[in-house]
Amino acid sequence: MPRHTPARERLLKAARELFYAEGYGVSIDAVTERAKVAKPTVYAHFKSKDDLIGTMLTLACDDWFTELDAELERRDGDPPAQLLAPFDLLVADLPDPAYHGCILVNSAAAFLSPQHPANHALATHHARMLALFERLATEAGAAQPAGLARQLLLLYDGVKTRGLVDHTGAAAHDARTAATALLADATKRSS
Amino acid sequence: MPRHTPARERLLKAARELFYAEGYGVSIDAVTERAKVAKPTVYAHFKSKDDLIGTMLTLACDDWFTELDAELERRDGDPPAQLLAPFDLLVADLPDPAYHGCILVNSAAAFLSPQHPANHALATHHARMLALFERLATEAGAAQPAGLARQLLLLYDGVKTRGLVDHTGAAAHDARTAATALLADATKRSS
DNA sequence: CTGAACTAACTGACTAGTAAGCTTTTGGAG
DNA sequence: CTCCAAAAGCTTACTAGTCAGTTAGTTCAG
Repeated sequence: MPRHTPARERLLKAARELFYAEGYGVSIDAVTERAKVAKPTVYAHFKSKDDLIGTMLTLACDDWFTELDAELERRDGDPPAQLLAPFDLLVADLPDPAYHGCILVNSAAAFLSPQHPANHALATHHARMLALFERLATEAGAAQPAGLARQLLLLYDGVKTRGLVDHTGAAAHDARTAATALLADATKRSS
Repeated sequence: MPRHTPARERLLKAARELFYAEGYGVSIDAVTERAKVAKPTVYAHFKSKDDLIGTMLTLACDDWFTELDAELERRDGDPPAQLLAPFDLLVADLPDPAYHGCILVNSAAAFLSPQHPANHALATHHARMLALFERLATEAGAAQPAGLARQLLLLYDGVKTRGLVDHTGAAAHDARTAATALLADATKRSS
């Protein structure tokens, strides 16, 4: 099973675009057509459709953290601003009319079986976001960084759900406001 | 198209149970088998599978508000406690191992086309929850009830997403804690 | 007798995944 | 620079199953 080839990259890109835009009912044939790849090539690179989806989701998660890390770098030395970085990225994403929620959340909602790779991908994403929020909350001086992190994760997920039906981008602003208030509350009680 | 018959009720109940437990890939044949209803009867009552799903989602939303209204009644005269009622209901629901998120959110994530009834159902649910939160926030003395309502809605949606992968029920407690903090913050600035 | 539901079979389209054989690309050895 | 073999990908066709939705004729109760 080849690991890094142009066809594989094109498949993952097409899968991500199609599944994100039209949902997980999209057929493998549609993906191969978009990727300009022959169908047997799919099964030379991936064990199954679910395997392709799982791999694609892992990459999508990695891409998000690459983007987020770059933003954190820009706010180096300012932990409170860093805590808001994920919400600022969402503020930028949501107004796009092509925004259809989070590809990771949508996949977990579409594949309810706990064994499906989509559930593992979302659980991993949550764990990584929680760890990041907790580290930044500690650096920002929160009294209970773990608790604040879990609250921020709720806002983070909530934005993506409301982004499914509310295309004004207002949800991301609301989350930013709420995150600011929760952080202020957590640091106030800390001093 | 008959409107209220036993077969119709059984179909809606079976559809709700199956689509919630196994996702929207479940076939009409599986639904008819569970409902003990013949397949042509489905199309005597509903225009299509999507129509059945849309009708079922509307009923699910109504059922939630029936349950919620009863809880609000029990807390009559205590607006701050009433604001927390939705979160308390979620606290009770999430630890169930059969909890697989919110049937409305899951449907909207599975059917991304804006024309699909699932999107309309979720938008309606959000509008109703927002209106309720705003009324209770006003009665609880929040400075900006509309803003607080939108923040609480984010927590409400966030819980359901985290409930997809985290089966401990902790998410609902976190949301309750965050909602309490946001409410305190909003009423403090009001006085 | 009317309407609701039933049985059973069917259409037509779509689906994931596989098989067999041919063509292109690529990278190292002479 | 050239040649060659292996890897990667292609085309075409196929299996075997599933699915939404329909048709026609039957049963049964009020």
